[in-house]
Amino acid sequence: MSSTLPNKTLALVDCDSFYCSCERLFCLKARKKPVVVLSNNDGCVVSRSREAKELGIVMGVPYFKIKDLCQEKGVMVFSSNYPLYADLSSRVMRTLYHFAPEVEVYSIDEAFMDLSSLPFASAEDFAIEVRQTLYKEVGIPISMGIAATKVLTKVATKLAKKNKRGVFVIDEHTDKEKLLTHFPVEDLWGIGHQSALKLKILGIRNAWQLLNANEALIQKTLTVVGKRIQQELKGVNCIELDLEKEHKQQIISSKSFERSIWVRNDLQEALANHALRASAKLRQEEQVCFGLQVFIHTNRFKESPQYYNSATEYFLSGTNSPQDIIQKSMQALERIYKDGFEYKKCGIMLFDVRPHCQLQLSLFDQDHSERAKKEKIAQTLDQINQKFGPHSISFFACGTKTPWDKNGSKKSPSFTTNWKELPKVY
DNA sequence: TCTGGGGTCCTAGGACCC
DNA sequence: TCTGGGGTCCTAGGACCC
Repeated sequence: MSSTLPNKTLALVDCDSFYCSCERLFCLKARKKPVVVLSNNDGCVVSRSREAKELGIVMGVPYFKIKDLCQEKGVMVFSSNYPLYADLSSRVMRTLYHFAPEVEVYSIDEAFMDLSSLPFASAEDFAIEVRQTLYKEVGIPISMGIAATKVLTKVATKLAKKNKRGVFVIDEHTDKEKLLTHFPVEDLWGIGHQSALKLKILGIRNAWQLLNANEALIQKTLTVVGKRIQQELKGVNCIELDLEKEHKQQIISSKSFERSIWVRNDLQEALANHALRASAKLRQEEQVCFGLQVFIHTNRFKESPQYYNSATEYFLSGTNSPQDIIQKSMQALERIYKDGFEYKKCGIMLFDVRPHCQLQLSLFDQDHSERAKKEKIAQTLDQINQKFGPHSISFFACGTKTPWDKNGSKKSPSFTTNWKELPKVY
């Protein structure tokens, strides 16, 4: 935490309805219609075009609840196509680096930029240029907020989404009192449902009231997290730009099942697939892990008996071997599995993740030839799957049928990342 | 019938040590 | 038998984000 650098100028670039915008890029028909994109299992709405928002479709609503509305209003519905979004995201981010050297890629559709040292005359003109360039070169519309701190750029970006230019600047000429008095405290970045409730008890309902509240009281109520938000509202930088994202600290693979699982063997196979997938992510990042956690649970939306449990296993030395990770995950599952429940979801989390080069062998480590053999197997597995497509080769534990698995049925082709699915031009 | 998945950061409290 | 206080490290769980 630091407040040593006053007068910073930061920007937040936020892609508008990102997943929907990606779909529209390759589907002309979708440009003229309301669009929604669904979550992994076609479960919930995770992205909505402006027209879809206007129809009253809210973020996170289960698809089955709005299916009729979509048909009635001609809403185009897509399953999520993550490779497409990831590719377009990296194009957006690459373009941003042309405008400023200091860019923090915050999420798939957002980036912070440090504009402090840039020689532009008008922040607003700069933002408009970035916006036009992105639209021309990548085809993705964005909104941009410019202010002194991250929290204020988040506020500015929300306001930018509401005006026509898609740009909003908060600077020394801004009437902050007027602006923040109309900004509900629960809309602030970092203030979720629980924190908003606590603040309401204190009579704090808008951002201006939070800015002016007693600092000690805010820290006591919302810990240092709340204190930082308060300082940032005042224009004091407390949340630094993270320019070089450290390596990942954990890797998760989990998914709900299409149909409930009653049988132990099905759960084992589903989990083994997650273990395999997580280990592949680990190798892709050139990392190893020292532990894993397995979790299973029933459907919380049903009235049937509920069960949730998790179990942790550790490795004596770091590993990214699919065999090691599958084996330990099966051991963990054995410790928590109970018969007679209707399971809906399982998953695995790899933790204590470190770069492969930092690998230190344990005194009790399996001998080197064993380790080398496992590395060879993993390498071969990755090569084959890269060449012939995912799941070309797997482990016996992962099974061959995957009746519990569900794939989006409304998925668009991987236009930009798979040669076989390039868009056709007539 | 159908309700996402993948992350980070912070804190309280227990274990352990001196 | 009486029975301290301070420090560190680790972990589970909460809260939040996109």
